[in-house]
Amino acid sequence: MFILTTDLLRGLNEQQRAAVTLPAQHALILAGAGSGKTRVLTTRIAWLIASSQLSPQGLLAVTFTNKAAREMLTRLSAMVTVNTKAMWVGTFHGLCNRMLRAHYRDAALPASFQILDTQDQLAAIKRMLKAMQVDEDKIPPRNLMHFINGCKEDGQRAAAVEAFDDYNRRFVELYAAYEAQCQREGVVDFAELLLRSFELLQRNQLLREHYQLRFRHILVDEFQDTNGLQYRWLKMLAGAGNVLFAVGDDDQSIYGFRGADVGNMMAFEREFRVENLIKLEQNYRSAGHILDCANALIANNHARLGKDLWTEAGEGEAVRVQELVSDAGEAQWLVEQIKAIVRDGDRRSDVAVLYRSNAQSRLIEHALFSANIPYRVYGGLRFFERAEVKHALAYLRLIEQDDDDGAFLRVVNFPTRGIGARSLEQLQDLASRQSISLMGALARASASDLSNAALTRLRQFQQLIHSLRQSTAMLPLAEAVALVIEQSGLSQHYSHEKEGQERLENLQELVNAAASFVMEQGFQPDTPISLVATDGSDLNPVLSTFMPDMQTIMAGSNEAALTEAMSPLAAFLSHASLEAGEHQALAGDDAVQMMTVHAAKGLEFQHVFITGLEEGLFPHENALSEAQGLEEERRLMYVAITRARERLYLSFAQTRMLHGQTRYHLRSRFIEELPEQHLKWLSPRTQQRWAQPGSASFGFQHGMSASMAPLGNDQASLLAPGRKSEADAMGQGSKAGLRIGQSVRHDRFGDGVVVSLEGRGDDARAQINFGRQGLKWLALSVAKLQLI
DNA sequence: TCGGTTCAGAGTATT
DNA sequence: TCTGAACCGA
Repeated sequence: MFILTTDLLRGLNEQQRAAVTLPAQHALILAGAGSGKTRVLTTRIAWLIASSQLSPQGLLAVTFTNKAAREMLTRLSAMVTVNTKAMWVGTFHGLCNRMLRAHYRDAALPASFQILDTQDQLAAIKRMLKAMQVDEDKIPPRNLMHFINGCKEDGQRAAAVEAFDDYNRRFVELYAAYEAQCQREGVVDFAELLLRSFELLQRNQLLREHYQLRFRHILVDEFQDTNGLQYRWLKMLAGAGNVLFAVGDDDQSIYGFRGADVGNMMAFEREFRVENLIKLEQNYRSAGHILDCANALIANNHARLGKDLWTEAGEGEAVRVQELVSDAGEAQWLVEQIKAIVRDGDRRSDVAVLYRSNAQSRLIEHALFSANIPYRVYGGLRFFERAEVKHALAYLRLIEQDDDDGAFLRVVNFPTRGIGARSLEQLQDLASRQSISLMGALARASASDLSNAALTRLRQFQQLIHSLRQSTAMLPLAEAVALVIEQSGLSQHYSHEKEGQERLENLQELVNAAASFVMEQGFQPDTPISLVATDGSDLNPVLSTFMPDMQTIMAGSNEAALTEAMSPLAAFLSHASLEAGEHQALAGDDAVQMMTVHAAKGLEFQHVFITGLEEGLFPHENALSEAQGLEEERRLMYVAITRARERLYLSFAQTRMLHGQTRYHLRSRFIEELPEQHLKWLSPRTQQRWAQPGSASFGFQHGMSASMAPLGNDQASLLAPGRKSEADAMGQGSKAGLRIGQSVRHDRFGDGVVVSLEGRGDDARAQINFGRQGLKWLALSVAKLQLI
């Protein structure tokens, strides 16, 4: 055992080793990009187990993505031989699901509660608004969803939310109605998984103590991404006696917009009186110039715990910077650079093209496609999000739980069975009058409620679900899925559809996914889908007499039985909701990798292109008006820079087509923040003078005389056809020497670019993008502009 | 029920 | 400019 543990430490640097071997005390590991974070996390677990400080069932390790959880388990099992089944390693949502399945009754949920993904949740909200006859224009479903999830992430039930005006009161009312609907249908959304689990522990002392006694060591990955509720959940489980080991990087916090709160890192340090703060600053990924750029950039942020990356690898190549005339030019330039990289012997898959927003990918794709360069775009629909897959899953959900109105409505008339909106409305009326589900209402419906024809068809659907349930009950999962696809009519439907071939293939893929799921979960391959291994014998007799409602401390004392306590079908449905699957992408053999900067987090590439480095785009203009928005954008840039191992390219364009308009942007301030000595300008570096911050107020400046440069003689030719007033303004503008795209200097706002012109005579105005100072309309008759 | 037209909106994303 | 959703007529 001793040899084993020292083996584990081999190759770790001093800080990594210190982190791995910390005594059983709370710790915060500040792990910089490329500093071996995952290695430390997994080695820490292996170390604790190998040195007998921790038994596998005492471990709780939490991540944000299934991918990270899988990676942790894979690497862990390569280090030590352990029973991974006994450990709780997974995502917050996955673990909460696990807990709620085990204690569904205590959590006031049906045994077969279903999980709503974001799509499902939005559909449920729309359905509710419709049923309540709420105008979607007054209450946009997305806003309501955002509101509800926000409340849940704050740990607040509708009853607890304070509303100070009528508008908010309405939201709270609808939140309450949504809660009721979910409860009635036996479904929970993602935020609900967290909140239910949290409330369960909070309310139920026995359960809380049980889990607190169990999880001696709690490890959290990407701690900077936790939201308020996740942090409280962790605190709850940590109790007074357990050890919380948090790994994160405040400089890589880029998910504030979805509720992540970097402040949790500081709160953790304070509230847990963390004495072990270890910084992992040695970087094993990027060359020196790249790291120095990253360090210099992020030093512009104020709210930081502080950290500087360094490397032994040497300075490497300078960071290349390229200015281009247009977005199309940028795409073309990319193509040429990538060709050169490939010519020099590197693989296309060693190249990543990063951008701030998805919309930017189209032009780049176009250019790569035209140049016959294979590429792969991350993003887009994922496997379990596809319509045909969701349809098949809806049938499976109805087999498992027929109160699920969302699933019911999704497939009651798909494939079409002549059940129209009218019949469904009547059925919904019936259901809401009695506060029961649609399937329940259907069971009670009589000829007085619906037309005979409609009732017959609905009954046939009911019968279909019933017979599917019967005929699949004893089948293994994959066969059951195949049967459902066949007998529901989905298969036939798509085989007649023009472009149904791909959908059929996806449905076949679903059958395969079911088969491999059964294998991975360790079910016997032929376990019938409905077989639940729960038997009362595991129940702790003391507890069950002591507290009859507390059914499943048993699951706690025999955790290995937990997944087995669910039927293969129930487990598969959870899996399908909790893991949307891989992003669809043509699995190009050797393809250039294209993705947003967000999607690139955690990845690394030999060559990285960061494109569209323009004010308004990156940093994104929307972010500038948000609290802390700029700092988050800067962290995003930091993440982007630190993806590169060897060579980093930065590019920006003078003009870009955005929302159907040609826009003129100044180059990103983030380029200005990089030290000159680490850069290599491929295009000449142009002067860019920034206005001093703090003079942003704008009004028409009366009494100021316009001092314009003399009129250029090529202006007329630049007049573009456009709206009449625009053309007039262009005429007026040309007299002043202005044209769209013209660079100008303003005393107060600094340097800018003319974006548009309008009005005539004394009313002629120019819209100018002053970058940091924003977009301004200036009256040409008063504004003091200088051409540059 | 399908197919076309119209209209608004256009940021990043995991579970 | 482009897309997706909503809507309307056959």
